[in-house]
Amino acid sequence: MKTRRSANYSTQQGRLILEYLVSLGDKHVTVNQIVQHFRKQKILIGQTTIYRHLEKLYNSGVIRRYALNEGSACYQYVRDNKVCQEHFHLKCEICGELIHLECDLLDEIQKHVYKKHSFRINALKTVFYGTCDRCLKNN
Amino acid sequence: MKTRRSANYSTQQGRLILEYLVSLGDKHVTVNQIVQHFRKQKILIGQTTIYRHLEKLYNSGVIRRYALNEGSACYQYVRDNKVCQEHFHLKCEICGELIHLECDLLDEIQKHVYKKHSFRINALKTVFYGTCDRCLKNN
DNA sequence: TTGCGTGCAAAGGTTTTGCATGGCA
DNA sequence: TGCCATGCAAAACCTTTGCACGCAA
Repeated sequence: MKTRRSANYSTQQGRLILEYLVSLGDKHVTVNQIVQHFRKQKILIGQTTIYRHLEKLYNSGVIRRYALNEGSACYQYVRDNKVCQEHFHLKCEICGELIHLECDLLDEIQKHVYKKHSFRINALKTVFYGTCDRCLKNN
Repeated sequence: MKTRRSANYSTQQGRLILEYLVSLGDKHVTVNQIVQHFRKQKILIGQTTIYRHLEKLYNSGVIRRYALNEGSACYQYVRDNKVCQEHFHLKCEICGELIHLECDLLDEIQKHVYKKHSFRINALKTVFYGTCDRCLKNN
């Protein structure tokens, strides 16, 4: 019985892409931003290749994927398989800014909703929509 | 000084679209499903028109929009214009069920995030993703 | 009569697929 | 040497825009 599929060769493109994602730390990038990044560096990596590597990395849990309400998906390296499970994101509906929310209250929310409502929240995929500080002031 | 934009005429297309969304209750649909629905009924409504109505309904809070991880957006009617302002929604990533979460915790969350993080959460547009009771047990 | 609403076609943007070639094991 | 990986181009999707005509107010 073969384990089948995906020998997963180590290639320069694959290494560079992962390296770049790691270097970004907590930041999210879109496919297009990755393309631009390598274009600036004069490193040629086809966008198809980028899509395919992101797909693999995503499936194996190395990176996370967010579906923003408009436009394209965002990817982010998983620094430490545990840490990032525990924060949410706020997205401003006006300026579009994405804010990382590190806060103990959210732990409580997750526990509460699990215990009282039998629902296990996936913090990675959950995004709070609303209005950010700056936009509140400007209105 | 004009209030400008959008007289919001009442048109047959607009009525039919809203009526259809209402008839679906809690269920959500994609734009494509709406197009198909009217096509089957031999009712001609251009997809552009559907997009424009959904946009308006979404902006005025009459319907909710979800960004699914793959593919296109989903829309759902907000059953009761007041009630749903005051609670969050949980959406199961596995079976797709949408759960209305009535819980005092919500108030706390909103207040906390506003006071400590200067962000005003829009409960209407915020959806918690995760796994529901039933699907937890089945796995 | 005014100007928003509608449909069609085309454009825009993101992601996927087909195929010949290149490169890792 | 056998296959997977890569790049390019094209296709496939989803959504938005431009424009002429229709229709509600």
